[in-house]
Amino acid sequence: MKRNSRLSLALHTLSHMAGDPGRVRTSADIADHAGTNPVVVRRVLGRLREAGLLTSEKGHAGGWRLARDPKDISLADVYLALDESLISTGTENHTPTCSVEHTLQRRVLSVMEEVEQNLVERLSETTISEVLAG
Amino acid sequence: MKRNSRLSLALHTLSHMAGDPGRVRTSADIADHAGTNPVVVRRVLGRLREAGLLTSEKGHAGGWRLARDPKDISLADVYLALDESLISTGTENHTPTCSVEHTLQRRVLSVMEEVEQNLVERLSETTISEVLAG
DNA sequence: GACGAATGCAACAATTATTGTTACATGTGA
DNA sequence: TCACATGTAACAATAATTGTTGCATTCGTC
Repeated sequence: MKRNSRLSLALHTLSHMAGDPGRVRTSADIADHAGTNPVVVRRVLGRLREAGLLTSEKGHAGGWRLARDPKDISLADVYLALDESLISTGTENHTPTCSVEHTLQRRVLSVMEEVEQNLVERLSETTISEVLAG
Repeated sequence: MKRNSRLSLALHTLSHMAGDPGRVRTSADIADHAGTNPVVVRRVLGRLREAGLLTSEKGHAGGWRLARDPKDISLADVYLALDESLISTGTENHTPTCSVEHTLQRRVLSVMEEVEQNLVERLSETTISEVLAG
């Protein structure tokens, strides 16, 4: 797998689950479908559980299940659960010497934050069940 | 410097240039301000030149200059010039075995492309001179 | 209660992407 | 011709992500 596959993995898994809610899936099953490793799956889905999108159960008949109706899970929920920050401009450690540079940094950052916020708003307009439905 | 600093470097440089258009700056000067390397600067600004945002001149009094009025340079211009694709979901090579997975991949991809397009539209609403003005 | 099967988690290895660096060719004006 | 700039390729260094192993824990079942 490549980079930034967390979001991809999360979306695919959630969409897949939305097709048959209530069914329990193990990390191993999901990993097989996604072509990756069970531990990686647990890593990513763990975030979604913390955000209340999934539940997991240990033990014999354990595994992962949707915590909500897929109609109530937006792409923004997933995005935020993963702490993604696609617009990040690198938060460089270079402390500027001249003050022009300093205010400039703040302005660029502020614009990017605004754009990111806009992105989240856009993501909140689409739900998992809509992705599934096409 | 950290990751995804290309966009940051480009925006800072363009904004800085917009404060005094017409002035020629060398890669070394820009690199000093940005806390990076002249070659890195040429790498990034080269993209902006290809996109028609900057011009560069070799030789004795050479260097970099804005190719347009900063009022006519949008953030989308910069973003697209750098071939950024922040929304990329990793374009995994995992060819799905089941057809459900296959159509799902296409749908997720399609949604993400739509979101990316939306992002670009949003970026096109802000210009470099607006960033400079705050 | 022991056992099998699942998650949870930590630590480490491997891979990949980005950035930094060096070296040199090329162009340009004085 | 020389100093100074970009252009570019090749390589090194760094950082981030992903993959892997190992083990503790929890839960159902025999």
